[in-house]
Amino acid sequence: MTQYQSTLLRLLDERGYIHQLTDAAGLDKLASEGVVPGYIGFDATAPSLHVGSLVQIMMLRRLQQAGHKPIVLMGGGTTKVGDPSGKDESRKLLTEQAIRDNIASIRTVFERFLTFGDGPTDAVLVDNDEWLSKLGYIELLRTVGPHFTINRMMTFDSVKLRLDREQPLTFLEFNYMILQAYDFRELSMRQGCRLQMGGSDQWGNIVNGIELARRMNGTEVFGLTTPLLTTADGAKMGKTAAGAVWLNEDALPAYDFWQYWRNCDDRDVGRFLKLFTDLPLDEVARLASLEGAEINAAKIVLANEVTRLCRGDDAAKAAEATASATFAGGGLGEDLPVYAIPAEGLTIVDALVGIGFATSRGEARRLVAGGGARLDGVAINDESHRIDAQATEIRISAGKKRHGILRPA
RNA sequence: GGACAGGUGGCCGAGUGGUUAAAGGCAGCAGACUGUAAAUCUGCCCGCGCAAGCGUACGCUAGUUCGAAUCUAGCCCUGUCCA
Repeated sequence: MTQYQSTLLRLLDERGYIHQLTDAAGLDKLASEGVVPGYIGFDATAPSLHVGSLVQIMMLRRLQQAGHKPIVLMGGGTTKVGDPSGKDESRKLLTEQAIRDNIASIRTVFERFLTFGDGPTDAVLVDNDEWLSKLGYIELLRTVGPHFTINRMMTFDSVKLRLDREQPLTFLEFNYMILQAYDFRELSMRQGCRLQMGGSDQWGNIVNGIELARRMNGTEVFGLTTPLLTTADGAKMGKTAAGAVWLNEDALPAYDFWQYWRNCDDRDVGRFLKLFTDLPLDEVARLASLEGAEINAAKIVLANEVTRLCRGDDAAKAAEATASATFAGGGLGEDLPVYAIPAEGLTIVDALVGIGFATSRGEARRLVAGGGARLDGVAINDESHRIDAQATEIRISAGKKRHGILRPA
């Protein structure tokens, strides 16, 4: 990599955030001269972002750490349109109220990663609905339309993907890139924003914004993308069997969040420590070089640090304590899911369903038949096995990793 | 509006009248081996039921048939080309 002068680019570079830059030298110069307001856009399609967005969130954090101003752009307006990037299917449209609620919920997570306020390097959160919803159609066509050619829009991956797969791309979605470009230009005027960051799939959209700002206002702005993050075995970040790994506490308990990181692939440890924690690089290097079973120590550090950032210190400590009691001690931890045994008792199958380890009785039965169900560490092979209400706390397990507590009602 | 091609389980994708709850692959779950890792091997993978079995399911609806994912009609949706 090149030698960057600015703290910002050095920081981003050495921690592995940089995939592409529109003008490395220009941005480097800008960032070493003063405060650069930079933004990343986020969807408001769900009440929580998930781990897949964590790189972008961390990048805003780095921006602030390097003395610049992070702008969180919530796509309240663009969510009404739907980004076709990476989707092979159109999204369902959300109501305005749902979008507003989502934004409020998502904001709580950003408040953990960024310092908000009115100061020059304090983070701000803006919603593009503010300006997008006020746009008149004819006005938009006249001001922005001339700067886009269909020829070029057709070459974008997000468009080509749909066309190649002979899947529908609606005009609504086709307009997404125009709106996103408009956002950049708008933020450059409102907030003096000079930089847009995003995942590598956003490159095209970002470049559009840069051009639009230049053509309409003569402003020079910059773009930076992160590499597409996958786990070592090629899966997208943040997806597990149980669903997405949500950042909001109410969407995913801290213990499960912690476990996600604790269970990461050996090969990912170093990369993740650099991207998702504030640990100094020499410490990261030390942890990542651990071999064999020792690397588990590094995974615990990773889990602790990420959980701490995202969920707070208490949540991280509780999750670690629970994990250590559950796995190392064979005991029980506070954070495990709990299910109350009714007075008349219940079967192992009902208990597995009740605590959420199986989604149907059939699945629970198969789990028992396959030898994956345990009570206090003892495999139960009889699916009609009954659990008494009189008993004290019982540890119930599905497989080696999912554990819970059965407690008399 | 017209011609043609399509719509199958989370995804991809076989299947053109019964033996099809639907091949195969991916993803997922469990077991073995390990280190709460990876790789590998084995089993499972619509719901209810201890079970025999029952109920749902191949875009929707109505038919033909003893019997349909498979045939017919209408409708809806998608793509390609034409207007």
